[in-house]
Amino acid sequence: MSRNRRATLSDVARAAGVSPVTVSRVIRQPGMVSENLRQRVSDAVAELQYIPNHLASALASTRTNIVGVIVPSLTNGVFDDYVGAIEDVLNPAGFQVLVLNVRYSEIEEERAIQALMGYHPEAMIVAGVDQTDRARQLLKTSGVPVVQTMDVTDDPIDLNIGLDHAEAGAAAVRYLHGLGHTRIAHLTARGDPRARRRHGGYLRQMQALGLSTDGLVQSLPRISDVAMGSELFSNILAEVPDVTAVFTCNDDLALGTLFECQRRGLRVPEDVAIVGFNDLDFCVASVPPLTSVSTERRTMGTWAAQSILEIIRGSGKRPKQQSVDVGFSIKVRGSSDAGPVPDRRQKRSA
Amino acid sequence: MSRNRRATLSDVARAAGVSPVTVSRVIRQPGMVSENLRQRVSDAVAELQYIPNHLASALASTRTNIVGVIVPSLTNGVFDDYVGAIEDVLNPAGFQVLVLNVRYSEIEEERAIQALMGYHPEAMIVAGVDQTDRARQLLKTSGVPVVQTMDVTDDPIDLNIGLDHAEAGAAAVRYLHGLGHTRIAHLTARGDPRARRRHGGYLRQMQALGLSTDGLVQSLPRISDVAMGSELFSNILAEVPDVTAVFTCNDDLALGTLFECQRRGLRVPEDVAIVGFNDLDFCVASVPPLTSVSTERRTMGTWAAQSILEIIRGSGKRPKQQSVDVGFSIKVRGSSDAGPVPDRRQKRSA
DNA sequence: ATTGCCTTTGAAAGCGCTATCATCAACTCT
DNA sequence: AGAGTTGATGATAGCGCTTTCAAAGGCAAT
Repeated sequence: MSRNRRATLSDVARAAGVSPVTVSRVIRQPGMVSENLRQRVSDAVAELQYIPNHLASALASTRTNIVGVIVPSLTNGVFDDYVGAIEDVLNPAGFQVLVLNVRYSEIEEERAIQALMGYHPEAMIVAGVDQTDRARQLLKTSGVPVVQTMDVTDDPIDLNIGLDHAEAGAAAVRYLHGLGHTRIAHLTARGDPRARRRHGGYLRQMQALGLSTDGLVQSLPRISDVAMGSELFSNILAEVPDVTAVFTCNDDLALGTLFECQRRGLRVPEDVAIVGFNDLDFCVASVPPLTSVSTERRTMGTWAAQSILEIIRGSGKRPKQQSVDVGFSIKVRGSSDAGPVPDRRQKRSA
Repeated sequence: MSRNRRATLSDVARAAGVSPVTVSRVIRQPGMVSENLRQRVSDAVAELQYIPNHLASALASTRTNIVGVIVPSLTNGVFDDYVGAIEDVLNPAGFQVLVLNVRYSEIEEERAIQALMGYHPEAMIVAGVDQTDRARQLLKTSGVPVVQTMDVTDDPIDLNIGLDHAEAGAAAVRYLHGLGHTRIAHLTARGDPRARRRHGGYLRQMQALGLSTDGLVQSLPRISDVAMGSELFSNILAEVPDVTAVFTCNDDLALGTLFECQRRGLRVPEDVAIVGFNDLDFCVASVPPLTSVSTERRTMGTWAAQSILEIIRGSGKRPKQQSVDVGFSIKVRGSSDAGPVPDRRQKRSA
């Protein structure tokens, strides 16, 4: 736990008997240094346990190799693939991805963007298209490439890849309606703007189909979890006992609904059909497996990262496409579609 | 998307007609500047949209206000509360928490530590006690406070708070044995070291009780998910059809086991008792709710962050306690203990 | 030999900020 | 009234690195 100051470039240079520039070159562009010196410097680096001071290096070179990523949440499985995809592209290219979680708060998002700007990232990736005016302003004036993901907009800050959540919500309703359902409930939690848009799509589509939504929408102003799904669905049942289908704003609520059905002896999908959103891993595993609207999270992350690389590498050239709608797909499973009846009550195998 | 370079301290100073130092003071210690100038400078800051260059500021002051946090995963709900707790303490104190996810890889962890060191964090918080030698070395020579969390060790790098996972595994076994179970299975995934330790505790305790573990342990070398729980439990059933209890290394596998039981018509807990690990939110919501070993994740995060603050603020003084074992508790629920039989088959409420 | 052109190394300047010390005015106290 | 004190501002140096640009040596071509 030595509190002696850490070795600097100059320390290494002194130890190796060369000038500081040479040490810098050994680290950044080893090809420029003769075999002989390169070895001597490397030894000194190892011996002194030298780690370049990124702050100084970035300040001097005006290249930080940082890409800032803002996510609204880390809780809900949704942003793992996404962030993972971004890192898989950017890390090998020599960039450090700095992820800040803003917990679904616009104020925190603004703060986070400002904080990140202080580190002079070479690009920014933000989730959603609903930044505050000030946040938009910060991003725009930053002068670096900005990618908005997860949602689509007519007025992107810069680049944009996502999907139309209103359309996805509407599609879920159409799907259930196509199955013959008319009393279709919607459960939603303290929504991020995208969940609200899905809700809007649900409402619009229900109306377009001439279906009533009275008593069929339940929400609570906190971050969702599985138990909330049970609670919200219970509320629905209290108001509309003969509800036959539920579309939830995410898979946690869908799973909670499924559990509530199990608890009450309601058969899924025969008595109640369930459609979730996000298609998290547990959807395939539950009994019955959950139908869910699947989104291209990895695709969005990868595209965002690659576009950024192109721009930075291509010295400012913009990619041909500024905006991409990656769409969505409904993964139909047993929670909405009984299908060719499998023998569900199979007994202990052995 | 102006590519003009961003405003600097000097730009602001020029605009406000003061010296650069004064601008710096308005930002860092406004009390030192007269009302009059303070206002003029603030206006200039706003007009030029000045954001301090953190790199330059940190370099000059040798205070980065950064605390580095290494987590092995963001996927599994486990690290949210933990990171959240750390941020809740450190952000208000003016620190930026930099979280790096190393995806359960020792090599990535080493890289991440090295990368973070380049930013000269004022403290480091790492999950687990199983860093590579080089990683330990890096952390030790960094000269900053280091907290190892989530696990306990006799040989901490610096500070340490966690729990004894072997003991937790053993306790789960003792609990199930106390319920009368003797054929107790264990499911585990590509383990982080803590999962392996829980496994070790399971084995040791089974042996101590004189119970066989033949065919009762199943694992797969990938990151776990709910479906894997179903798969592993199926494997157990194939080998030991009359298994009566399952202890899993995490809640995902527990939930997968529960689903597999539902699929096969096995009653939980009458036919199969299930005990998970971590006590994630869905444990209370499932049918039946899942018994799980609960860990003090928020406590660990809070303690780590507060200890760091004490050390930094207290100019190097170490807290009285260097090592803390926060223990664990078994949250007993319906998946292991039928309890006073509730009417599970309640019909549709209305 | 002389010119020219690489290749390898180093000297100097400066990235944007803060720490330190100096300056100067305004004020208190004896 | 003179010395000492306080408070507000600025000049200067330097954090650790990279980016020029210059220097020095080696070599081939004239």
